[in-house]
Amino acid sequence: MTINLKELAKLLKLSPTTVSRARGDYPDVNAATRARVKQTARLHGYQPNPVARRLQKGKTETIGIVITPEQNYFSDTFFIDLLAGISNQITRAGYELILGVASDEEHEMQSIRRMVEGKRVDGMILTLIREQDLRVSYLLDHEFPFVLYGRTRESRPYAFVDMDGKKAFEKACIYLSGLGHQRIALLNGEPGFMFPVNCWEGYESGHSICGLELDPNLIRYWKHKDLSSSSYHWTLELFKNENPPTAIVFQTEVANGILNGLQELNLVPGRDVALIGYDDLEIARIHRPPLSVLRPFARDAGKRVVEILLEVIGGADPETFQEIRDVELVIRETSLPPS
Amino acid sequence: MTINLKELAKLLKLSPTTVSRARGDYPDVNAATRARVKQTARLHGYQPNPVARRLQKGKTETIGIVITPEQNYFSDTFFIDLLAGISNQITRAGYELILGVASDEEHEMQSIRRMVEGKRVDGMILTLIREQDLRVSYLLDHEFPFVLYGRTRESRPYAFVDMDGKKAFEKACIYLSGLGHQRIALLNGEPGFMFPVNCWEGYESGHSICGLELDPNLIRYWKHKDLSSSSYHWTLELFKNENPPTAIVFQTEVANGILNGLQELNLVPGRDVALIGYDDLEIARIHRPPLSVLRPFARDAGKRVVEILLEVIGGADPETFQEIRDVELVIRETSLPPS
DNA sequence: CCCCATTCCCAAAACGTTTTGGGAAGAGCT
DNA sequence: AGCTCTTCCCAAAACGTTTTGGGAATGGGG
Repeated sequence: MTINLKELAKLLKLSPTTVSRARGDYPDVNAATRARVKQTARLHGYQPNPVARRLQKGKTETIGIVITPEQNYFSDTFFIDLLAGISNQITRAGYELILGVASDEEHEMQSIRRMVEGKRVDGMILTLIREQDLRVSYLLDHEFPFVLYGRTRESRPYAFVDMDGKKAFEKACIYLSGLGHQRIALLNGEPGFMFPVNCWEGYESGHSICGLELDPNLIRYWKHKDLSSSSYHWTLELFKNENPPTAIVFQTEVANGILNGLQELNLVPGRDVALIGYDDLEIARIHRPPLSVLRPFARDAGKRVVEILLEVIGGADPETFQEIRDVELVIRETSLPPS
Repeated sequence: MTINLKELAKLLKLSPTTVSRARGDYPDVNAATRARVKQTARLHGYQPNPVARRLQKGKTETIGIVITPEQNYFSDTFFIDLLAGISNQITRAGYELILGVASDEEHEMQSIRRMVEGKRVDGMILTLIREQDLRVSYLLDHEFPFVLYGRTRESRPYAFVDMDGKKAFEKACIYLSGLGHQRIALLNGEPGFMFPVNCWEGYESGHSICGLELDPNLIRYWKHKDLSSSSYHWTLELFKNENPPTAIVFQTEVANGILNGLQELNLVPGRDVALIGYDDLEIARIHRPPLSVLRPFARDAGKRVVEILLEVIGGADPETFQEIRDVELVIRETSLPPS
């Protein structure tokens, strides 16, 4: 039912070559012919068969992404927002986004290998980056185009878009210290991932800048697998300290666990304990009192990741695409001086 | 770097034809040759170029799905679990899953049209089904293979996998009525979608079975857009009634809003108000007290959806694939008799 | 020895594009 | 008129598979 290039050419009494070149805006086709071609193409709803084009062009016009559900990445909208940006930009470029869902690290690599070695994609987007990331070294080894949303420990250059988690937690600590807080707890993300490392660095440098002492008892790590319960648990734990914190900095993903913990302890957020979360998720805005947060400038991050990936696929040097984005401290009602 | 069929054939001193047919287990190739072909293919890591195969076969070996973030579909794991099942089964079949992310209904149709009319997929999977669903009528009009996760109002036959939302809410009402509850509120999903319709039907039929009266004041609808705040708001509203409910049935997605509302009102879940949510989400298990829920048998739903879609793509009659799955009532601590 | 099956393999076509490498017609210049 | 340069178009090749339609040996039966 849908029309062919050959059929369209026959209709126009032209060769397929000319039709193709007319549609491609080649200069060696008469302007009038070009217009005529385009018009009848539109009229018949002609769209070149993408599979045929891909074969001829030697490109899949497809990019891949693999997500892992157990990492609880979907607990709020930030990832789906990223995905939306990615998807839109990919569509705009006439490309396709193929999705892999892997249950663990091993299946994740399996899925990536299938895409890469099976010639199913031209490039990959990676998220939730680990400190030592197999995926990154694999793709570098294979000289396969990719862009990270995040960073990792890797000496070879690669392209990435990341938020300045370090600066963010530094800001939070400096602000809290300025209010008079001396004992600031860090409820950090799961070890092994890169983001918690940046958080810790900011936490540490913030403390050092303000001349605050670091107390290992105030630093805890939750688990992706049971993010709510582990953060709840560690919140209770923090206050078993003989010298409990007066403030907590954390990733807003675990706000629920923390707030439940505080409630259990009859501590009022803001009044009894200052809270600053990283990421301006819905819960931070709708909670009473609303939570002060660190808000990364992530608006068009997905779009940007794709732009960069297409450049890299086109042969650009990945090293020239390394973007670290600012994070803004949004003061709401949980960042008051200690009582 | 990766090897070709032609190159592999040359290596084997065979024709490409024979190599292809050997790999395809055709009977007209000698068993010994077949083994030899397969072995050297494995040795050289040969994988047929999927794009070339697709062109020749006239199939994209790809299926599409479009998600819409604003509908807050990612508020818990049930969708990502579905997606995982879908993705795994698709991979197993050697197919690809392409993802569209659309911000609203219009872009959703646009994305689907691109996939269908652009010959980018062989079939579609639809979720979050509406009462009058444009996507369904579009795909039926175009005689394009698809499977619904859910149902809609449509007289023409189509394939679907759905949970028995009606039976679920019926069960909940009957159980609550058995405990002595007379005033059961329904905090239902956004009108326009099909699922709330089933919920309402079950709610209604449960009431009718138990001889309970329906009170329109006890029925409210939240919004996908601000699911937490609207459910919070309607919870407060419900108890402004001069004759407030002693129980609430709802979708567990909005448990947070409801629980916040009850806390605001100093009502203890379980003791002061019975709660039964649809879907056994994490929050239901980790909340104190844990919430009684309706648990749909959704385990391999994603897998099943793909199996069915592949059958339909293969030419099977969609009407023969209409599955409605049972829902189990899981009694925890929020379904006690009224105080 | 001839004929017919059977077994095993292959050349060529096909899928629908885009790109390559011209080539014909006309215009402009000497 | 002869030459070169544009302008505009096209035939054929190529992308990497799978499928079509045989065809050459081999073996067994008569």
